[in-house]
Amino acid sequence: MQNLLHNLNPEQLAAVTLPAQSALILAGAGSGKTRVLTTRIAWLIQTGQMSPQAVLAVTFTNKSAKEMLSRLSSMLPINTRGLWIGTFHGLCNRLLRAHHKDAGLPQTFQILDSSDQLSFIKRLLKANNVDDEKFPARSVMYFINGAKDKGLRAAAVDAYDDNDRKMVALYDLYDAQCQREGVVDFAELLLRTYELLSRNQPLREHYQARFKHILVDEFQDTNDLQYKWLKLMAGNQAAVFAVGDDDQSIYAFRGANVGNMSAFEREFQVKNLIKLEQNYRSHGHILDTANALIAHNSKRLGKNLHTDAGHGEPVRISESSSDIQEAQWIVEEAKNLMREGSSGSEIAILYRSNAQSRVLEHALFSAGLPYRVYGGQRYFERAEIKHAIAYMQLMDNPHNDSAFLRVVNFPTRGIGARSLEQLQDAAKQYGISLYAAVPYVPGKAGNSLGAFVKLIEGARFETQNLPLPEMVQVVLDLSTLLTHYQTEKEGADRIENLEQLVNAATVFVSEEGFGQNAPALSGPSSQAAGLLALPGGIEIIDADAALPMVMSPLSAFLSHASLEAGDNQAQAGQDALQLMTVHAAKGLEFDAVFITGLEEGLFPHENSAKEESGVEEERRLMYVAITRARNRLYISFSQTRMLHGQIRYNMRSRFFDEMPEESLKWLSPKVQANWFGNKKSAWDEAPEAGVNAIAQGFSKNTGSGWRIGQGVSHAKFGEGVIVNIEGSGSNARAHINFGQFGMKLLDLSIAKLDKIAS
DNA sequence: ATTAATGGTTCACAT
DNA sequence: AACCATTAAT
Repeated sequence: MQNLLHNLNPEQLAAVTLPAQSALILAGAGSGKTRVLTTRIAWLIQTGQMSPQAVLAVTFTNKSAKEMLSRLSSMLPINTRGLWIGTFHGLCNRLLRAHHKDAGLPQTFQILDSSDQLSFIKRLLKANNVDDEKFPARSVMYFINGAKDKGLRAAAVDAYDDNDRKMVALYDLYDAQCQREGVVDFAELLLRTYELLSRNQPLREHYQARFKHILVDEFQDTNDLQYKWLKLMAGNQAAVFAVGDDDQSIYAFRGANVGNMSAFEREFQVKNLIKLEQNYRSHGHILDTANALIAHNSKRLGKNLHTDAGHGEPVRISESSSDIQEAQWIVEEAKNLMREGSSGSEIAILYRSNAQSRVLEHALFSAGLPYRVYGGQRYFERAEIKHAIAYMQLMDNPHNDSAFLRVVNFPTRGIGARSLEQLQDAAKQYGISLYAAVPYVPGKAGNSLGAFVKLIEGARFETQNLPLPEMVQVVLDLSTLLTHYQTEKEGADRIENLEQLVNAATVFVSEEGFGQNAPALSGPSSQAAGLLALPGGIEIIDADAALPMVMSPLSAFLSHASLEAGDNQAQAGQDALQLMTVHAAKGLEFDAVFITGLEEGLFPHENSAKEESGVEEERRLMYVAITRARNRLYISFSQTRMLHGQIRYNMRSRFFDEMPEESLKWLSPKVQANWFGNKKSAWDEAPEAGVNAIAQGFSKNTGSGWRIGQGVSHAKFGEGVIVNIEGSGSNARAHINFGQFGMKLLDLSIAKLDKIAS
């Protein structure tokens, strides 16, 4: 006990030992937030104030849920498997499996990840002859998810014009189709659980009585639905312990609402608001930089981080002439760090968008530096894995039409567009799934389709008593996926990935506790699942925390594949540089951090520039990036960058003007505003900005010194870069990127432009 | 029915 | 530059 609270600072101690009332903890970056959360749970249990069953702890990522569990198990001698600690989505999945009947779902319902959802919608639009010019699948998806994130069904959405009304109608169609196929998307997991508990009083009261303490991590990232979900779970009794940092709210794009923090304070009558402002992570210059930057945001709850650590190293800034050169510079600096004794896994390379990783990976690979990419294309998103999963999905739930279409003719078995058309007509006519419609297709097409159905049925029969890993192996063989990729030229990697799937299944079985005597799910074992007798003779089978209680190993594994896309399978444990987006880096820390691509249009991203709130979110994102670093921070930008196969010319990010000069060290000469003259700029000295660049238009100039890539200054629009020139001589007009002012087309003989460097 | 070729689109972030 | 979807050729 003394040990538990040992080494906490006064604010942390106060937070951990608060009475059982709702509380809001404003925890700055690096202030020991996870420590406070886990110690709070351990303290409540150890002092006997609550039993382990009474805790519900919610996080956003599987990573942080795992982190909490492992820290807890080192603090307490209890089996953490029984604890309700997980992501919103993971917990909802469990609840829905256990109460699938009440929720109106098949026990084997399957979860659509975002790419599944998109193709599902494309199929839906096609089947209903919707003009996909007017209603692109992406915007339909955005509309549906946006509504669900607010907790709204189609009937509850306000539509003000024809376009909206059509969207609402599509939303309704979409939900109906999901229901027919037995599939749910991410947002549906939450919405369905919310509806289940609001409708079902005994169930609601059961869980409300059970969870005396609800703890929420990253509270600033909750959306409206998640907030309502928490209110429902809490009822009138639970103490909600919310930990968050408004300065790190970076998920508005998927519905997060920072306003939930003040709403929580008001609606839960929070008397205990504690600020954790002591930073234990970063050196002074790094923290000063972060503080100065975030001070440019207007809407803040107010909080300033301080540290006892010294100033440390200044923040190093580097300018490059191309993205390739930027990557080269990072390789060199990383090598230096490692030569000085840094471990590669303590060095992170961060970027705004996944597309940037390619160039970095290329440079690292050529230099022979081991690296690991997080996010991007993940293991379970690879085509061959999706195929294998689709076979298993069909075995578990044959009405999943997406899975059916994915593999009905892969590997090819003579089922073409024509046969499928017949099948789809039959399915529509009888209102049934494609799988169920197969018997209604006559002739040759019907025969090949029938053979496919037999294949699935056979696989299900042969694997019904096998442990999961062996089941996967059999599916790989029977589906002929392995033999198919053996005959393909570049199939070696794919075969390796497929064989990894058997491994993944083995690991999953041992981690999630699906031992050889896992319940066979011929009906949940009432003893294992904790049968509860409630007054009035109602029995509730509690969705106890461990997965084996509520679903079969196969269903669980398929959920896992959707919910936990699987970090890139790169060998964990290897000492590799860490590559990821800034979003993916939230919650992590490293000795050294590189933040790349600090350019107008990229960071802040151009799509965010339209509204001030967008730029403020980008600034918070940069704040998150900076505060990941303990000792060393590098920030880089480049004059040119390849995008969509074309060279783009960008100006350096406005964020440089918002960071304190005294904490920065410019490695390449800083280009002054309106600087021009005889001294050559880095640009002039760097013709290697590519042979490509020259080929693609550098030769295009007007003969008067204007050329693509030339930096210019304009009285009204400020600084910009010429990105294209049309015409010549006195007719020459230039497309100029003025960053904040956007793209302008100016007549070179009329507009008053000055040349500047970069 | 399957493959090769073409052309339009996209890369912002993610449970 | 890479990806997908549709079209043309086998």
